[in-house]
Amino acid sequence: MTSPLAAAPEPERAPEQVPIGDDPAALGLRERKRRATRRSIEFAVLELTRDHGLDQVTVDDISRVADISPRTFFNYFPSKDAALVGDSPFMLDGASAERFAQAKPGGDVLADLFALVRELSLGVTVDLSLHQLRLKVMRDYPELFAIKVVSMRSLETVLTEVVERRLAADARATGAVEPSVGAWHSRALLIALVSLSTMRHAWGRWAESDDPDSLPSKLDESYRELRGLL
Amino acid sequence: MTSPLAAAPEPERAPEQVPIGDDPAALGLRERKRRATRRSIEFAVLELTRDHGLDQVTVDDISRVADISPRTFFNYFPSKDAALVGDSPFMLDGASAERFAQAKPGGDVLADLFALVRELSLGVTVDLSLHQLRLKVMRDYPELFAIKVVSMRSLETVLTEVVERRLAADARATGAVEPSVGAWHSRALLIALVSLSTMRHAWGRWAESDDPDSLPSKLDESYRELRGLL
DNA sequence: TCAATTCTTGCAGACTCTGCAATCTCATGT
DNA sequence: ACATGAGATTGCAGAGTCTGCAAGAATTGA
Repeated sequence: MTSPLAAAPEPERAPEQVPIGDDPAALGLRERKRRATRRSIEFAVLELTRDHGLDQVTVDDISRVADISPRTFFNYFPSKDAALVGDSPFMLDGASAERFAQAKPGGDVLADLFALVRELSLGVTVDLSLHQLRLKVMRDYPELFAIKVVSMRSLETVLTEVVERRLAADARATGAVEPSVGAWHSRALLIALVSLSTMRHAWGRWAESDDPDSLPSKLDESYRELRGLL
Repeated sequence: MTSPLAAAPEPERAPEQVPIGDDPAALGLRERKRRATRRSIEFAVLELTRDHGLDQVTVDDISRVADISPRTFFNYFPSKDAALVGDSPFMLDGASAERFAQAKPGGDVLADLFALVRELSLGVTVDLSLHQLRLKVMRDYPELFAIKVVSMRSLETVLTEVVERRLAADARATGAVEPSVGAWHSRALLIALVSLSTMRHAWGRWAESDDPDSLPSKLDESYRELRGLL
């Protein structure tokens, strides 16, 4: 990268929509600035990628456009890729996880897990114009998709763990003794992986289509389709 | 990395087992050297990682141990990670794919796809001592796992595409018209993803256990477990 | 043995990312 | 309002990855 990529103006960035009923200045100035900077970096990297191509964009360019020092970039994101793909839209919170793990035995584990995941996706607040831009870029560069998947890998571990606990609780309750301990783990892993596939499927269809259909509804569709498969 | 990590001797590298009935010197000298170099690099990076830790290993170290120049390293692998995780054990070959895509309509697509994947895994010739070492290292550094997954991402595209063709052929044959074209794609993607989950599951269990049980048999187990789930 | 092809290597250079220390900005209590 | 501390930004130096290029070495096939 030698071209300086002039510190361009920023046209199409819609002002961030603040969720209704969300305290506007409840957060201190510090926090507000932080968020603004983060957003600005995310826009910068996406706009540059869209306009100049993925491998033409350097951290220096991004910093120039986002109006921060290159060093500061790395205070916000651990890598260039991280800024490109953003946070995972699925974050497991402890309470729901606990509820799932200790649900009454005998239920359909896959269905319950799915409900859990669906719940997660409800909590997502997307910055619309940022999200649109990100989807556009990801459509242009499918390899980013893989990075996104990696960023969701931690979820695999978490889900497996929670499913395993659920299976153990179930077995303890019904008194049915599974063949071996390893069998639970194997089962839990498979269940987690299948769920992740479904999330991945829903996410993919969400990303592909431009309709603003919410992620949860895509998830429902995917789940139905999964059930139809089997 | 400043420490030179002495160009150590190589103890535990078992000589590569040549599959029976495989011409020993049917390949020219050139090709044989190339393979030896590749193998030597793979061993080097794995041994160094095992002995000194993942982020302590540099390309310079690897090259020193493998006895090549750092520049040559990149003639063999596009990145350090690539050398670490090795090739994907699943490579789709055109002929089997074609057979699958044009199988007689009405069959169980998921089952057929699974058989296809199973077939792929049969073709894998593993260099045993290299494989053992790699599994050990991957167990120590689960993040490598994610990289491995990424390296299999291309398979997702290929599988989806082939499933889509199969679904199209099926529909054409039975005359049943699906609601929309997009529906096929969605369905194909889901099927591919679920299959990949199963492969991933089988692979994970293969990697976790030390038993030399072949990958195909693990695949069978995983498939059975999947069916039991639904 | 000659010539074509394919590999290896060194070198220069762009780029990513980290630790450190100086400096600056926001938050908080008095 | 002001002092003080916690948190952020920045520049700099340095290690490490990876690429293009061109010269030189090895293998192949005739």
